[in-house]
Amino acid sequence: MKIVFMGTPDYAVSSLEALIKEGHCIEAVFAQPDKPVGRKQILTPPPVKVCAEKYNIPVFQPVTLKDGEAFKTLKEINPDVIVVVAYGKLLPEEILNLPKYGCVNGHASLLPKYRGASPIQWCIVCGETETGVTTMLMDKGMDTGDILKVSKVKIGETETAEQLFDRLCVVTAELLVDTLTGLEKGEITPIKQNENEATYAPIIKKEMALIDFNKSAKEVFNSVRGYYSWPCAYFYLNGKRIKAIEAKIGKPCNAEIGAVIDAKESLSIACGDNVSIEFTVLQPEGSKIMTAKQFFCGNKIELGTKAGDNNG
RNA sequence: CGCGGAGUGGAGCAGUUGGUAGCUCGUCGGGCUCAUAACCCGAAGGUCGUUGGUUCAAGUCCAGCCUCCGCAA
Repeated sequence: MKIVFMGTPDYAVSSLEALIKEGHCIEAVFAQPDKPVGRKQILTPPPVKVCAEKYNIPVFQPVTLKDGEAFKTLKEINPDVIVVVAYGKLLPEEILNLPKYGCVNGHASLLPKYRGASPIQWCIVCGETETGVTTMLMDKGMDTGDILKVSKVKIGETETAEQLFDRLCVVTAELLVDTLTGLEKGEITPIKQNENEATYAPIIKKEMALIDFNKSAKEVFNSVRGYYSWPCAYFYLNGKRIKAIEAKIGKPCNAEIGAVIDAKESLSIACGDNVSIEFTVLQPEGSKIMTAKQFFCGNKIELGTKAGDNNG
């Protein structure tokens, strides 16, 4: 099929490559404009752009799709289908209606659950045991289009968002290939989403990853793995901001919420349900990632010290 | 020149008003113990990121450079 691919981050690269290898003709790739990255703010092209250039596919990086320019470009290309994976922009209706087979999106959740920008992180933070990938025919809403195909995936009990990302991008690639094949053969019947079951996974903000020790140890644990490796769950201890890289659920305890109850093998802190959370790998501000043991070598933490939610 | 922290024995950190280095852990040897990741005794291991400057004397002050990291993106 004649395809236009829209995507931006690493996550979308596997899908683009899978479509290429499947023999589809990628006429053009759309990606977000290059953005400054890192401490030195070096202008960096998005991974999908880099990949597309490798295959000599023309790349477009419009700031907006709404000014009609993108539509003109697309109309000239006249693709059979537009495939969208983690592009980061909403498509105007004129574009949605342009391709013969419509616009197909691969979304990393079991729709209608976790619509929105960060489904992978949220399903772990919320403690789900199962998620998956859904392909759908895009409409003007946010992930509200009719469902084409679904692939379910179990979430490991200690799996991090980063690990799940790596697995789901492969699943997404496979499911998109299947979906396009099915569409071409007319074997897929789009299914409307059940609006009553819809939930949203809003874009992750830094502050959301601040640990609230009033929550249960399990919930804290879920946020540690759900927010890994960005932005990383964090808390404050003795005025220092500390990222929780790895943790495990500890033991029942009877201490003040937020109090340090062990500082030897791991940094154990009492949570709201009287169970401790044991931080085993940490990263204090300004330092590299280190094990809790290494952390204790240079930082004496008194038992009973309160881990807080601010630096005061 | 976006803001800021940091580079000290294998690891994480101290090092006060400048006078050649300490702590915790680890390592090695020995001891205690039924045993131990526990405890006791002892040992090894550092030209203090790099270059230059000030000084009788610099890890400790000044300047440049390299590297790492937090924030911000």
